Amino acid sequence: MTRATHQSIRKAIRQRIVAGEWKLGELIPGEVEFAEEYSCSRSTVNRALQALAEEGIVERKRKGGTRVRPLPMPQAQFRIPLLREQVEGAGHSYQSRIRVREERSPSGVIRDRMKLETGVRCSYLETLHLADQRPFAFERRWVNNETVPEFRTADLAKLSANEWLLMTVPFSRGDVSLSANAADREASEALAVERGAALFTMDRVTWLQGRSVTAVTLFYAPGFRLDFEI
Amino acid sequence: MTRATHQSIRKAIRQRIVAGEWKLGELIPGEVEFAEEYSCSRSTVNRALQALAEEGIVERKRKGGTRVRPLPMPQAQFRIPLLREQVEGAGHSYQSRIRVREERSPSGVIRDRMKLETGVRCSYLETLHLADQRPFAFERRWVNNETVPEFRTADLAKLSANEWLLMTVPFSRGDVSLSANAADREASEALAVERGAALFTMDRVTWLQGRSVTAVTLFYAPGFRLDFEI
DNA sequence: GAGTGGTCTAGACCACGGT
DNA sequence: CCGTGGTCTAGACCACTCA
Repeated sequence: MTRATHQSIRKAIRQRIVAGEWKLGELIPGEVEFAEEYSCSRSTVNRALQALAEEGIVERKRKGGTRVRPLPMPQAQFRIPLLREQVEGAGHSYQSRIRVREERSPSGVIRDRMKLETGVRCSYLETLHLADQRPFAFERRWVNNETVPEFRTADLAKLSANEWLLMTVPFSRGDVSLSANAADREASEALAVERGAALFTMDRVTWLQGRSVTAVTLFYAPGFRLDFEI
Repeated sequence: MTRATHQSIRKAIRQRIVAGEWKLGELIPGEVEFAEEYSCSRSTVNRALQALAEEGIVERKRKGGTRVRPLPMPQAQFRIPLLREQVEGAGHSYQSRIRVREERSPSGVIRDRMKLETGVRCSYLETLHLADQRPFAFERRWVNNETVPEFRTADLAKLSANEWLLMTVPFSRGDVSLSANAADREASEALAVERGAALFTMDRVTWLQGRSVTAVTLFYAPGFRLDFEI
């Protein structure tokens, strides 16, 4: 047999837990015990068990030992795909059309979401994203000109606003909110659907060190699904 | 100053990357170099950098070194909350009412999603979930009686079907799909909304070692939002 | 107080993948 | 080839927390 790695031990223990070797909430062996069983050092077991804790499979407490999570918490990890990748990944050609690009003072709701002072001006964009020439998503976006002043003169011909921001302000954190909304007049026109149609909606606000970067609302055309695994 | 831990180093390097110290795709120092800089051992830096790789901030290759991700991939990790927790977490009282519970042969679509043979019988449930006596979500669920035969006689008075399954078949994997749908007749009646109202919808199929456990469709009442961070 | 996990270290060897 | 990351080890010390 090949030498035990922290990954193989992690898998093995995970399998034993899933198979029900220990009940929910039950104490499982300690690091030293596992180390003997798998003939490896305690550090190796430690890594494996820490990983299982991050996965949400076990809980660990000093002195309390390691136990199977009493209440499993299904958790998902997934990428928020770029529209371009979503479209091209499905084998279609991607295009986008900017319908509005101007400077505006955002409404109170948006000011609130972006934590802006009154009177701050933002770039405002409305963009229609197309898959094989057909409407795929309709986007309303506000960009904080104080956080990203270069955006005003950004060339959005090759890169979409989202892509431009990803390159310029990478790894920013964000708050995302998914919901379902009835199509309003503009969205229904842009997407060529009836008013009131059920649209999958993603709202996102991203932050760079406490300052808002952009607030975007994305209405997906009917039929869109966001898939992932848990 | 206190001794450098892998967590503090991870934070520090992440901060330097976010601040733009290196360009997208650029090579960052190697483990030994960081180890000298932070006066710690290489293992400690290794742990920090591996964590940043899992976060999606850097890419690592043997001999190639570690570089900032060329294209940041925004990724989210979130718990799929239990309905009870969603409701009680918002300060409301949770109740559920089972409207239908019977055995049925699922339709072709469901058979397909659950990878069932023709003629297999399943438990079928329709449940209304309430927050402060008001409709919160409407659930249609199929349970594979071959994978979980005990479900037929499960007491669902105290535990919801979802909770019962979580306890009985913990840590199973699942495919989730989010979408927006117009309320059909049953959903609109159950949730007391107009037909055609936009409903946030979660479809989920869970698996235990290659066999389907349950397929569930959850229609949330209007106004529901699924929030998380990236 | 004692047992458990959390972490660091120094050294070692291996595996991959550019040169 | 040889530099980089990937991993293991043995030992050590600390921090938490339960009894």
